[in-house]
Amino acid sequence: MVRQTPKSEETQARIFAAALQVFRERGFEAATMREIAASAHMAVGAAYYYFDSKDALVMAYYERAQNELSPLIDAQLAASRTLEQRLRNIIEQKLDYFEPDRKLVSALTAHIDPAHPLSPFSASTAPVRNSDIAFFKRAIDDSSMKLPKSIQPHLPRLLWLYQMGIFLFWVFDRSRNQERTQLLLAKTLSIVLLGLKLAQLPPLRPLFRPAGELLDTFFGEA
Amino acid sequence: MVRQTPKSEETQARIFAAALQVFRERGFEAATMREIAASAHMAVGAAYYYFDSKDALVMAYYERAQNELSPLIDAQLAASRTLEQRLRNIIEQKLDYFEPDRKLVSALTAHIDPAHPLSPFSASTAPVRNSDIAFFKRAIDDSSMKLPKSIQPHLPRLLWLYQMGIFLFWVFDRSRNQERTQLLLAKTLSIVLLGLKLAQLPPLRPLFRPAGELLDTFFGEA
DNA sequence: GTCTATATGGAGATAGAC
DNA sequence: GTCTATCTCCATATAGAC
Repeated sequence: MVRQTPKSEETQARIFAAALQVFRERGFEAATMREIAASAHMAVGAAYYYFDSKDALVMAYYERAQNELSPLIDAQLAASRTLEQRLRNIIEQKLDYFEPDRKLVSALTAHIDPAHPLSPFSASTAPVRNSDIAFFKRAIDDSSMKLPKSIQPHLPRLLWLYQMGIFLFWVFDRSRNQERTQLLLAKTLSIVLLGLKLAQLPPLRPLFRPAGELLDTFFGEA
Repeated sequence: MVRQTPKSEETQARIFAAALQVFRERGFEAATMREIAASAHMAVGAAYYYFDSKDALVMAYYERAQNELSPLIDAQLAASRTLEQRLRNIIEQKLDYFEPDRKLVSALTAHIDPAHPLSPFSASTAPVRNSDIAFFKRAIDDSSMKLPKSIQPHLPRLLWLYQMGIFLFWVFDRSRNQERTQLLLAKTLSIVLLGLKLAQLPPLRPLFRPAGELLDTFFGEA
């Protein structure tokens, strides 16, 4: 990535804008670097001068999305009180934001291999992911949840993972207006909240010890 | 796919074998059709005469695996009684079988988009998937589980999904001898079994009604 | 039917013009 | 530093030899 003179910034922005347009029109796979470059009135090499690869263009989109999404989610957090409201708001805000680009986003989330740079679990997407997880930490910290110590520290990542599941379901949800996702969100959210409430009851705590051990294993070194 | 004369069968087998070898040596991405064809002492076109695409070679591998795995899992089912043993045996048999090809398998499972032919959720992989789900149906049917009607019909697919989660974790598990997966399997399996036992207790059944509705939504039209 | 030779168009790399 | 022209290697398609 280059970012120095005003001229280069303008060129880079032009290529990025052209790429987004072509991605939306053709989808990620069908889009060619030739077409993107042509659409930005450039030679192919110019696009590669600013973006290392086709994937890098997607990464740039991802990062821009996170930057634009942050203040929106901040506002959602400020506007809600209960943990349930907050979780719902974070997730719905995210779905809303990506709604126009559902097709493009599927290119981002089509990879599950943590070794693939575009994977939501990869090292390259770690900054975006961590900023995402931080929202859930804030949602929890301001609430009055008193959970077992074995579970508490894993909760932000666990909720992020839950949100990721909903997000993936939504991306590939072909029902009208993604109605199935709406149902799924409502139903899973109440189950999640019920689980959290149960985990707070002292007599039930022993039941949740294996869950803590499970989380230790799962998040072990990831 | 062609399969007529003995000669063609032999050629097809040679190409398939060469492909497997190259996949194992180079990994799926780095393997080229040129190299596969050369390794089979053929022109590139010959490989395409027998296999429509590079992906088709992976599909062939997937199908052969399912054919070879079926009798092995049958044996595991015959040799075990409790549901817990059966689930563990099915899953461990599967991991054992794919152990030598963990790297190759990651190409198979790296796609999550149901629209991608190689995705475990795609239409093209439906036969393999259904045969897989049938194992779990058999494991349940022969056991004495009496679950709520709202959950019962979804259980094979649900357990398949659980097994898929373990499998994906295993594929990308970089710990020595995939020890983290072994731990995860042990811990999740006992939680799953505990959940199933609780779901059988009449006084707790109301608690599991939302779970049934959730499953209806989730498996709705998939 | 089986297979070879060759063509097409894409991602990405790079030499070098300005 | 910016960008163009061009090159390499790839998956895949196809004409046509046998």
